[in-house]
Amino acid sequence: MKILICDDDREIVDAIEIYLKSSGYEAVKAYNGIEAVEAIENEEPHLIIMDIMMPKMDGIAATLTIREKQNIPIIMLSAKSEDTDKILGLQTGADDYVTKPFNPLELLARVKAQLRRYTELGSAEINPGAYQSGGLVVDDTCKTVTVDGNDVKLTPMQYKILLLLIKNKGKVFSINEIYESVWNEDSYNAENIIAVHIRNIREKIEINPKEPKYLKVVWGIGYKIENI
Amino acid sequence: MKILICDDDREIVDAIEIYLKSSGYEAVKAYNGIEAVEAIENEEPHLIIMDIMMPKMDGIAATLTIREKQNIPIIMLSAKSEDTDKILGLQTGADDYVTKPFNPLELLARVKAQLRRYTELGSAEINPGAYQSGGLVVDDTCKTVTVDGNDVKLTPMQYKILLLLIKNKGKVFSINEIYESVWNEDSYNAENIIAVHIRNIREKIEINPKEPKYLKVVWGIGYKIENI
DNA sequence: TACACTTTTAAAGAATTTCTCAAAACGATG
DNA sequence: CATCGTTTTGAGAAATTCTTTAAAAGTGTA
Repeated sequence: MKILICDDDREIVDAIEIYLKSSGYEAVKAYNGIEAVEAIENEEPHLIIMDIMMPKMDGIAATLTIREKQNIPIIMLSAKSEDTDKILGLQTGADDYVTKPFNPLELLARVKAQLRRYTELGSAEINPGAYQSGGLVVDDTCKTVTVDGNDVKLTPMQYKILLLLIKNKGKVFSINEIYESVWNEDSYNAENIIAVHIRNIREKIEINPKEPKYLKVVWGIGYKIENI
Repeated sequence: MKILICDDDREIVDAIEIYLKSSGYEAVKAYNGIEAVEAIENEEPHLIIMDIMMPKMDGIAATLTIREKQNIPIIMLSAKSEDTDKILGLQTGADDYVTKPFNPLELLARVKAQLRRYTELGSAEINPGAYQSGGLVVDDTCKTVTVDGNDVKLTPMQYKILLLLIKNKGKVFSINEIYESVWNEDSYNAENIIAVHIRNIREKIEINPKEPKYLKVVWGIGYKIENI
């Protein structure tokens, strides 16, 4: 796990680095907001520890910039222990707020808690029963399929196949797996049957069926819904 | 959004409830760990605020029980401001730790931050079934191969060979071992076949195929994926 | 039964991959 | 440094896998 530490006080950065490394984390350092934003693009850290008061670009501005594109956990660090500062920091998009001076072990525990949430515990399903990839949405509660907001009518078989694929978007299913999963029978003549269904689904959900954007073939293996 | 408040001090529960409701949250109340665990099953809250010191079942024990099945955010509340207590709480599975007395507005900000992480920002994608060596990643679920983040398209045979090698990175496979493992047949003309495949794989995954970084030959013995 | 629609079958045409063969380059060894 | 066996390389034929079309068979409904 790679962690970006960003503070204009080099002593603090070095101290945090020592603690992180002792727990087996990799550390990347930055000394102002601009460097932090750059480091995120280049190093792709898994978590950011960021001071608020910094030259050039402060932690609040950096957090806003980062949140435009990224969703990685951010722990804010600040000498300001005023509650209003904490509230502002958390509102900006930070996941946690620690005031200086801090116990390094507490910071470490908070780092671990944030990483656990981010990497292990995961997040809630916003709309249970709805699956999405790019502009393609399958809502299994309403049994509707939309592409870029436009309704698409699929036949029952087409729908079942698409649902299986998008429920596991990114995962590749062989023709037999699709057949056995959708038909609940041993596969017979599955190649042809699936091939035709795939084509008909593409006809409906793809802008250009010849160059599918969503429903892709993985040569020699099977089909999948691209994870967009 | 539904939030479970759990504390044996009814005044605190009621106070928090008022603040939460003023921000548009729905509140569910519990007064010890056992009630909390029950409430989670019945009410399915989106976040839990839980005191540590409680009769019957304390907050630590309740958190452990909850985490066996659930991944919803838990904010711990406690009069203990000792750092070791915070660390223990966070280690147990809590996402945040707030010490009493607290500013209700800060608690509210932390509630919002946790809910944002849980429902909006989401989590990192963790990939079971992914194998890696340096910048080379083979994801066997999606059947994808990436080098330094760039997608690489392999043919089925190329993929199977690479998967075998990277699954056992560092281990050397003879040409016959590769053939028999990938083709499930006795080897015939394997030298040539494997050689060509190795070449084609290198062409795709190596920056400079002449000096392979990942897929190395071990003279007179076979091939392996370097363990980086 | 007639109609509209969905599913399956069959098969040709495209596209892609695998294998073969032969020659060149390379590493180890005396 | 000459030789031998191993590995690398290039190009094209053969085999396999997808895509597409079209028609037959099946299903439900008025």
